[in-house]
Amino acid sequence: MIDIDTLLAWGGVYKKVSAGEVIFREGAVCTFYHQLVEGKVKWVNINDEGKEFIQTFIEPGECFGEFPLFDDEPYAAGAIADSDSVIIRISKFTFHQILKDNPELHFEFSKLLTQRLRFKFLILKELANHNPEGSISSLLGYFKEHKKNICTKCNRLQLTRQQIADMTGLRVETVIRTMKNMQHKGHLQINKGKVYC
Amino acid sequence: MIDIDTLLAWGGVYKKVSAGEVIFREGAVCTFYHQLVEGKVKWVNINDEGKEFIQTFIEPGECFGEFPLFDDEPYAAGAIADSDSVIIRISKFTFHQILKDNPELHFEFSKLLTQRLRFKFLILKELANHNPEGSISSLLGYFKEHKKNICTKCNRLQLTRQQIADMTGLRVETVIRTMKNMQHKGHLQINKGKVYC
DNA sequence: ATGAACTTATGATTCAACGCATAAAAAAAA
DNA sequence: TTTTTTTTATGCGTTGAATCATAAGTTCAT
Repeated sequence: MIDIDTLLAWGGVYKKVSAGEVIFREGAVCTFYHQLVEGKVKWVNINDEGKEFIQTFIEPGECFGEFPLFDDEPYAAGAIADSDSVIIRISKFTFHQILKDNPELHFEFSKLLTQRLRFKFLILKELANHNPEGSISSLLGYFKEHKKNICTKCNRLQLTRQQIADMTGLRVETVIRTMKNMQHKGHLQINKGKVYC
Repeated sequence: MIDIDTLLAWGGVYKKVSAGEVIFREGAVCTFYHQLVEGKVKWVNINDEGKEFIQTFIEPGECFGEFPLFDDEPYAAGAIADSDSVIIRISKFTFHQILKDNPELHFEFSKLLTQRLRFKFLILKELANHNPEGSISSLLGYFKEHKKNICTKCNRLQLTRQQIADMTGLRVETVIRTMKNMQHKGHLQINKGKVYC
């Protein structure tokens, strides 16, 4: 989101996290702006039974956990490194200064927030519709459109069925069965368990 | 969101809409910033079978349909007047000018977007959890917290069971039965069909 | 190459929300 | 007031995703 040189110039600090490591927890208070430099981070809620709901995967260059920077409420979801990752952080105060100094960057930031809202609108209307195939199609369609977790060269999906389940509130078995069904309808290709869309 | 005097000073134009009237449709291209002055507006998606999913109710003072102002994509959901309403509109260009002229207002706008994202995160994690009582509780809890559609004096819920169903992807019958059950547990009061929470 | 861990695959059963029907109560309109 | 419409209420059969069990295929570390 914000370019790394700018973040470093304003005192940004790198931090390495290992796969599985918790970066921050749902409900915690926030004092930093976080941006992913390298790796993959998931933004998740965990329910009473320990089941994860993945709100979004974060890719390099994207920020995460930004709500509290604006409204001073606790984190709405936790962040966990999905693979070994590098993040860069600046203080909340500095973040506000950067936005003040760069109106165009602030505009880009608003654009990012609306894009995230758009994704939520999309997924929410699909989940409310209780149609596994619709939910999965919309998710894959969105990811393809935004080149997220889909190989740009070979169209291979970089997500496991479990991860799709965790983003749609479905069970792995349901995702596996539904995607097999989508293959029969010609909506996607599966080769040795790998999905191409 | 933006105060009315400012909107009028920048050439804002009032528009009256009757209950049930479509203000804009999902997928349409957008050229205006919309703000509700009086009445109630719902922001909805309608699925293949004609079933509505209500993303949010808009209350006086709030803006709606703002995504395209930032990312130039079509509307993610349509807007329908839920009761006779008055809205005020300014052009996209003017909206951008106002934000440029008022950095603090822009900050407030970002805050609004994050609050909307927060609500989406909350509802999404509940819907993914497939627990009607959880979904309804979270929705009512959020509304109570933000004094939306709940009478501040008597705590009476201003939503029908059908509207709750349309915001949670549940069926009316399920909402009625679940809320009856919540009453038995003492989580809310029902008197002559009216809910107090 | 081998074993461990993870991911995909598939069948059988269960259960809770759906979907339909029908009616009573409340609110709005005439 | 009476009539009409909307909302709440409840019973019951159906359905489809969850759940459980089990196994085969894939990936990864040693």
